[in-house]
Amino acid sequence: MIVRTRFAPSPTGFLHIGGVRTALFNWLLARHHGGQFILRIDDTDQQRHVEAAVALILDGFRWMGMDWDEGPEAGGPHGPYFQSQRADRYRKATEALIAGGHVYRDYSTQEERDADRREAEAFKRAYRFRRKPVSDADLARFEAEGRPYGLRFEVPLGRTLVLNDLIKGPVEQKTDEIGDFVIVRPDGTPLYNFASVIDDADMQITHVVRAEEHLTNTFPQMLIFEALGYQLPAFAHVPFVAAPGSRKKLSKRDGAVGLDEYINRGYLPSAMMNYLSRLGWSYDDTQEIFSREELIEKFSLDRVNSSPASHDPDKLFWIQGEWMRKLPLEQKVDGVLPFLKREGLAEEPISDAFRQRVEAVVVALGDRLKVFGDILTLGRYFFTETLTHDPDAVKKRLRKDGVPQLLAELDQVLETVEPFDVPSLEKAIHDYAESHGHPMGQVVNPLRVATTGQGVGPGLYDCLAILGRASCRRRIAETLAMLQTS
RNA sequence: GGCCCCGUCGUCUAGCCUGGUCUAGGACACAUGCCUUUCACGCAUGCAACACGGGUUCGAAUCCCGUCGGGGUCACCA
Repeated sequence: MIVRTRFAPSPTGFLHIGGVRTALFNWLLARHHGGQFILRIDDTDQQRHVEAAVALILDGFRWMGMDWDEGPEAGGPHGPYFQSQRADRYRKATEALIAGGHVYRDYSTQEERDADRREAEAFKRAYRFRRKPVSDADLARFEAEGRPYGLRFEVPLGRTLVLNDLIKGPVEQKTDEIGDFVIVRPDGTPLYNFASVIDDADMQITHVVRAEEHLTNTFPQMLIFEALGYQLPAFAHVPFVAAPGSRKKLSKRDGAVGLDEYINRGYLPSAMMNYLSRLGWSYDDTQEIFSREELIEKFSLDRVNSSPASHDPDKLFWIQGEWMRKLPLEQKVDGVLPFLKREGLAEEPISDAFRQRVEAVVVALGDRLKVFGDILTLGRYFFTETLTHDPDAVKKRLRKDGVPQLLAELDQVLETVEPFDVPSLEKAIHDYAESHGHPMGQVVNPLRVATTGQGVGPGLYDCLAILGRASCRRRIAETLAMLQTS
């Protein structure tokens, strides 16, 4: 049997990382078994801007490196892959259910149902719709009136359904607990529980891996599969993702929950995939870092936790650091460039010299560069001559007796050092400190703040060399002036 | 409220199915120290959990029951 999994997002214009994780588990399962991963768009709601929202989803998947075998753009033999274009299929399935006597026309009104619901609530009972006897006369009248009706599935009573969930284990549900549910609205459009079954059957999905909020939905769906004589796929319900430091479901109010936010900060797809895979899944008691290939090889549903996991931005950040460290220099430069461009800090078009400068900065930054966006916070001063002094650093390193004189003397050192490179700078500044009896920290730190404006950063000699002689001296002069006037 | 799912360090988790090897292991975060021109890295150390209560058993994180807590569902939403 070929494993076929799917992810069926609604085009809401937002890719929740919890959803991305669910998609990842589906993708991983398919790839692990050499099967297929299908993308299907649940757009029965027919909102506007569907196209843009779909594009956002596809971009997110492409960024993550989760390729789909069938779906939008890819096509496939079981299409269309947009629910809005599958009305035909739903109608045929509806006819089959009618022929089989599994559904009935429900002429109830919104008011009647609301009243029943309120009554159930008042008696603290679950609200369950059941078929009410309708006299032939009434039925004839309704039909004559052309009164609108929904189509309801008549749930067979007295049975116990058993779902062997691949994550949750065996789960039982008595059919008496399930109310007759609507599968088609009066306007002919299908509801999720129905459309989803038809789609999964048509597309020959073998494993339905989805959010646990659908666990109870599964029982009505099983009834539809059965009524239509379709083979039941395997189900796996993935626990929800909780907010950081909590057991409550992660929502948009809990900070960064959209995939795009992480993309915009310069996170790596490899890191995001690694992180998301470990959120609710583990391979053994020690391994934290997994490559995409390794995940495909090692992923299995039986090691997915049955309890919720909470989103941990700190851990994501750490994993990101691990992957960033492994990234080849060239790719780091490529990753950083868009951020520089966005802020107008890059030459356009990019010259070889500029690229070399960026490369030098990235090398100097080393492990300090965790996400690509860090280039803007940690390396800004390499790309602008507008010096911004950090007040704390100025107070700590520059507001000291003797500092102006020290900087003036260091300026002399920088004027003459030849060549202006790391070894020479290191030797010259070392010699200066030694000959004047200054501890290195008292020389290096003021000079760092004077030339970069910051108290922290890469090794000082690297900074000076990248900046170049003229820039360093200009900045020292500027700092000296600043110290005098304020 | 009925029904269903879930409950190990702050967080991700191992262990649970197949009770003893668990004075509960690893990782992130945090704290301290070392390294060091700052920061980051690295290294070392530390802090920290079986939700609670019963039961079964020679023995329970592991099995059973209950309580509490969290989540889902009970839509002509998905």
